[in-house]
Amino acid sequence: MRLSRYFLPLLKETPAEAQIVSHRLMLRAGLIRQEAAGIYAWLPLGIRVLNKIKEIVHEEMNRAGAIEILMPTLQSADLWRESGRYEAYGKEMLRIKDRHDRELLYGPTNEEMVTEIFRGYVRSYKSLPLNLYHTQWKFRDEVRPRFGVMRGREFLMKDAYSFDIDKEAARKSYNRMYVAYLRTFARMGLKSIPMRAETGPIGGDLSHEFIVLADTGESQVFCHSDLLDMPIPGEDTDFDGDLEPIIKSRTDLYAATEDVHDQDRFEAEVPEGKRLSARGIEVGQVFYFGTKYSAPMKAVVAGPDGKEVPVEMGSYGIGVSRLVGAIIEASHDEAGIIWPEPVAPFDVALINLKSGDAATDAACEDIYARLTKAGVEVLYDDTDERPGAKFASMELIGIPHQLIVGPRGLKAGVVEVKNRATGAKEELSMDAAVNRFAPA
RNA sequence: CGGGGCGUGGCGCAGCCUGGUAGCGCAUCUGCUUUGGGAGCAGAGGGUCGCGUGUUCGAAUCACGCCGCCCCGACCA
Repeated sequence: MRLSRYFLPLLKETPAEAQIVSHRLMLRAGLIRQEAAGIYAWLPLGIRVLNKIKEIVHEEMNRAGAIEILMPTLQSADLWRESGRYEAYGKEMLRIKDRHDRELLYGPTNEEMVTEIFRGYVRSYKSLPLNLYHTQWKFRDEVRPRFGVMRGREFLMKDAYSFDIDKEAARKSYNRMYVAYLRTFARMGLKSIPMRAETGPIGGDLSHEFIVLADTGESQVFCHSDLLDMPIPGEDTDFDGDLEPIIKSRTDLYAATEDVHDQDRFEAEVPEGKRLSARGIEVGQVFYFGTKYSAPMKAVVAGPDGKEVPVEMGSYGIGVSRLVGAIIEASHDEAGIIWPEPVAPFDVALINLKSGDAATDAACEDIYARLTKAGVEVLYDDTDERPGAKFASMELIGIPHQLIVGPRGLKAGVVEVKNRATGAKEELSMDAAVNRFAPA
């Protein structure tokens, strides 16, 4: 992409309304624009990041055996009356009427709808286990939206729903999502820690929140510090196999959000030097809720004995739009964002230090063409801004690698490659620089 | 929903207390010079001062109402 033809509205000054660093940087780097309280438009750079995050989430969902669908944003109020949640849900639910005065709502979640879909087709235990997921915009009319996309009213969420014949099978489905989440967040460069969370009226130990540590996090969390450095299950993980050892290696160590924190247990189970008390951002949650929806909504399947039983369900959410903010909270410096490579909006920033200089232009065009042809995503700054302004902009938007080309270097036969995260600079020949990102 | 604050060119702000023809920085446009870490000079364009009502000879400024947004708290992915 040529910057001169792109739409990248950067802000030199910090908008007054943004308090936390991720919100400030998202506005300054031209990722989002606020349209109303807690409602944002995604600008070109922002949507690229959002899509990359979504893609990683989907890859890991698919790997774990979940199947993508897409449910609508608007739902019928009658559906929610079946579960009793239409009345139970408070003012957070945005309620709408259509031209015929039919009651609708903008979905804050999709348990009812996915249960309705399931019961319309599935009759036998032989069709199980089943896990359906989608990524869709949700709306929760928060009293007080804040922190940009970290706590918006409209937000993009991946939610998966598992269906099983009994609790034992449901636990296996739960484990698959748990492991998939470990992989998902790690792939984005995040250290996530699963923590015990409120389970609601169902009880049991089958609910975890996945927390990313950050000073600006909204929850106070407590855990064993060894959880920060646990190995991430590999790509070759057998999701049909026994995942219990992976789960157990983590659940054996204390980890809880403040809702369920027990200070006495914390001190008893965790050696003093390993006690970690910090702020955290919740980026995902896994939850087993049994027949909470299937029973009232009559989503039943026949078991091997021919008897119909309500299906056992769980739900598994990931805050996709929130993750953009969470990643920035975890990865930035004074100059701006530092994108982990897998979610970066572009792979390489090509900086032409002197647009208009024939040799420099030609070198840049050549590099741009070769990298683009090799499938490398390049943002080429071909504008006639001054070098200082170009450097500052690229630091702000945080593309992982900068390829800097100027007349001075070209005379010596070199271009410069700079790593955004470390600041390390290398001088390479043009060919070597191209090969760095697009090995022949 | 309780408490606090703010709405003035695209962005950041001053002006308001003490009413009298709306200003600064950045950005934008034109020209010239400049070009390896947010350039200089000269010129130009751009504002229903959030909306409404009232007070006044006169309102960005005073009063009342409304709307929007932000912050603290309670609540949530």
